[in-house]
Amino acid sequence: MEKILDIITKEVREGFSSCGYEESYGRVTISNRPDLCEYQCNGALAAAKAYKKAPFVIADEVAEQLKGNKVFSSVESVKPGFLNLKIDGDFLAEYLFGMLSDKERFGCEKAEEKKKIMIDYGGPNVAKPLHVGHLRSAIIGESVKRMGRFMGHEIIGDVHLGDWGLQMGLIITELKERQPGLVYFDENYTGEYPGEPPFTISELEEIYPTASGRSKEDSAYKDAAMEATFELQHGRKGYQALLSHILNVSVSDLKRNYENLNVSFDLWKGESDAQPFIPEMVEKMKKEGHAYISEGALVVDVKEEGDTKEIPPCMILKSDGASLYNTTDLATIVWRMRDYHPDQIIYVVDKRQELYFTQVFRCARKTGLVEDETELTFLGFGTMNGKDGKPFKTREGGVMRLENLLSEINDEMYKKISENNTMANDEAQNTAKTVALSAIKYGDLSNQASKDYIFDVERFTSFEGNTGPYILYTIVRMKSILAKYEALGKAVEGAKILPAGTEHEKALMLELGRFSGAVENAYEELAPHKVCAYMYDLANAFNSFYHGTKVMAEEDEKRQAGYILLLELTKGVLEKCIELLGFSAPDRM
RNA sequence: GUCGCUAUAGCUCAGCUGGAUAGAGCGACCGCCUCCUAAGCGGUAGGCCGGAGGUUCAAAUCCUCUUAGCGACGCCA
Repeated sequence: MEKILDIITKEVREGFSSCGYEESYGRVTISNRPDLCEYQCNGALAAAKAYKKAPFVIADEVAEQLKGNKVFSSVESVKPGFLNLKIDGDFLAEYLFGMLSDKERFGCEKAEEKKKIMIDYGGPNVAKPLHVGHLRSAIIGESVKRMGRFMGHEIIGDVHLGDWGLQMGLIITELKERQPGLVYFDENYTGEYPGEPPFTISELEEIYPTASGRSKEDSAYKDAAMEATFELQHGRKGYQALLSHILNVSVSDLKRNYENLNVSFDLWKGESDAQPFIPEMVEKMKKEGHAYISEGALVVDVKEEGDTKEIPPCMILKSDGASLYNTTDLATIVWRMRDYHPDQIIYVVDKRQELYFTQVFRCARKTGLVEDETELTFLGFGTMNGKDGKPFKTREGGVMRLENLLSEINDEMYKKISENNTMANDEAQNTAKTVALSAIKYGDLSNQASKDYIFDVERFTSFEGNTGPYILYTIVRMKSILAKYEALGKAVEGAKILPAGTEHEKALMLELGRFSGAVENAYEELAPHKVCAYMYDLANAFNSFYHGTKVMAEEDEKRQAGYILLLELTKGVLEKCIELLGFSAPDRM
């Protein structure tokens, strides 16, 4: 469906042009003075100079021209030259009824051009537990993925696992110390390796930090780890068998954790998957003259005209010939182009890596890894801080594991729910989880991604005001009414959404009409917080309506059925919004 | 040092492709449950939109300068 704002804008533009003015002055926005009007156009003010007329004269003319237009219930020209518009009630009701007939999209059109887009988010490391630092990438990336899909794009989410480098050597070395008798360490072993891993996830999570700590103090140990890394990377069978155990154990644990966050990936590729592409890529860069030796390292210049600062060259190989993060990221682009040839790759990464990604992007473009048609986008997010404004830590000052954070909030929520409700224990548990996740995700997504934000557990679990639970509560209220209506055996067949009878109802209807514009704009700007803001406005509008209008007490059957349809639409739109953000609502709370 | 980001109510944040009285939540204060879930609704108080210039009929929003905080700046990821 065409957006309401577009329909109105078209009318006003025609108004301007038939009065002899440039139609571009007919831009309409949502009113910033809801007490005066619903939509406004400030074009007359801007046109005044070009046409050497007083702005209110122009506004008067256009207002006169628009009189009687069926889309508006009133068109007023006000003081300096504002055009104040109110939308016709029947038109609006009709429009919303149209939205309701499409329960999947609620009238939101897909993007004109369908794109294939890869999103790189998550970025967990193998053998290390997820911690709060991974939360934002997962939450924001998941939401961008869902919004993109809703807009009709083909989206491929890739977790981009950190599964390469010294950390693997460290784990192998520590394991060898502990269980030297394992067949993986026997170089002469030629048989099949066991299918069962020689460690559990919790052992693995303990092995890595231990090994990492030892390598810092014991240089012989570190040498051994580097040696093991080298051998692993050069095909030593036993080590590769171990690597796949490490990967399997770790990935299944990661999947479980991401599942708790309602986050999923289409691809579980890692840094190691990029390694085979490195030699050829480096060769090509050298051959084509892009890469050269500087201070011993192989680099590609990425400076460009108009840079306001010195952009250092992109390093391809270290002076010892080893590859590094850049190499892996570039080689990752190679396979992504080869296997998927996306129109865009979006990186959901800590914003501190912005300069680094600028280098990688420029290098990829300059060396022809991607063509002009493929867009590389950096979506940087800020740090999640504690109440003190410093990076989020546990009470003891350590890094907070994601699992612990989740269960802490789940517990709080469970307490709250069992205080207020008499629902069965397992329902309470599930509801607690659902509500807790909404608190976390909404708390994160309602802030602009690029900014640091304060994660205040108390505030997030108190869930008053502008929070995820508030949104869920609003949905639950509607579900409850709809269930009651249905229980009465009433049907809405043949009913229609009626023109608003009250201010609050009109306000709610206007908010509903904003849906597609809000979602479209949020995706365009890769800004999930705009969906949050929209949802919050809609939920507010509904709650005001709710208090003023007793749906179940309404005696006029037609009117009541109209309310029910309005509720269905509101509920549907809110549920669609939370789905786009990656959480869901319970039936009761 | 260079470049970038941030600065809006006591606190946490929206608003930034310029428009009419700068918004919300929390906290404070005052109301509202014989009525569909009070995790709610209505209201009051609280702001030189970091500071100074400029552009404009109109600036929180655009430009310049400035202050403070944070961040990035070739062999980490």
